Amino acid sequence: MGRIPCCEKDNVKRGQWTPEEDNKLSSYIAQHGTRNWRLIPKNAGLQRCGKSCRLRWTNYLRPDLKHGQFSDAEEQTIVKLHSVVGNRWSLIAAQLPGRTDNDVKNHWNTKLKKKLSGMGIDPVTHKPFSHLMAEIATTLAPPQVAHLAEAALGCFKDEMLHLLTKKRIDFQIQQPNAALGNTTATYINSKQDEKDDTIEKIKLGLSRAIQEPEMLPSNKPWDSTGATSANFAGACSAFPASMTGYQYGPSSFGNDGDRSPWSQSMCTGSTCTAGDQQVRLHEKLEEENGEDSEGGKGIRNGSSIFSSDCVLWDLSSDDLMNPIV
DNA sequence: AAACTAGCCAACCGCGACAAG
DNA sequence: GCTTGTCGCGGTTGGCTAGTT
Repeated sequence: MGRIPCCEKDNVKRGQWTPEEDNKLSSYIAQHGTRNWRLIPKNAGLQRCGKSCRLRWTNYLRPDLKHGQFSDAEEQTIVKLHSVVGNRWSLIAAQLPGRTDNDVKNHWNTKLKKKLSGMGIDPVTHKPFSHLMAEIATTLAPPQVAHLAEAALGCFKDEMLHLLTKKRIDFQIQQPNAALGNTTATYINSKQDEKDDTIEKIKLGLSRAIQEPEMLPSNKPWDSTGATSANFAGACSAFPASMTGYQYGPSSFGNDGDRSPWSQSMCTGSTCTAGDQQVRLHEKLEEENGEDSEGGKGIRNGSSIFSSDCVLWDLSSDDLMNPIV
């Protein structure tokens, strides 16, 4: 037996709201408040579902809403909170005055996810892709690794290519003083060839990571408890090594170990269980802010998240692993 | 100029949580 | 404790617009 509909589909209008409808709804709510959404459309003279009215009000008509672009600070807040609570859009939006969960969700899906991917960071786990690859190599027995790695390559190929090709131009724009020489021209001219070549190089790197035992933790390669971040960085030398030290900060791409917020006991494995994280959100954020003041761990405030202090990769070179800093 | 594509965002859908009876 | 009604949330879709071919 299916769920009963929230309203009679035949009698309700759907789709875009007209200014007249907006006026009716706004003036009705201004007079009577938002009690009982089911009755609001009827009483306000609207041929809309109550649910639709609620959505229109909460996402658009509410007087306290901001409608402009997201600021850098807001974006940073979203990324930071998402790394802690995951897709809890309402929770994240609650920390951004004037923004709705729909706004935040849309902004994340259309902009921020790509930004992170472009930086080589998995937007789901907030870990560098290189870490995820290394985890695959260290948490499974070798025979399984080969199959999984192949599958993972398929999953991450686009992100890696994005990082290794397109975003390079973005970084240059943001970082006009970077000493890049003439590699950009080379890159543009042979973009397609290198794209194909890059896939092969990534495959090769994966194969090396899987096949060369010295890259893996020496005791039990598939024992994740023995796999430290340092192991990841080492095991993952097939990938940009300096990225394994990623964090959301100016020294994000330094080589000083794993300081990703994810690794600091918030989550285990590649997925996050957001249950008690939600409860501990404020506690965690405060903790991180405290650490920031010590100039070390945690997620950085300010404009650091999308700062351009990153490693660039010389695709014109034969060796994919040659970073241009 | 037309056709196509990608990005963006408002709106919808279905489910779970919760309160009232 | 169960049923019913309502609300809120997250995922998804559809349409508009701008950019590209």
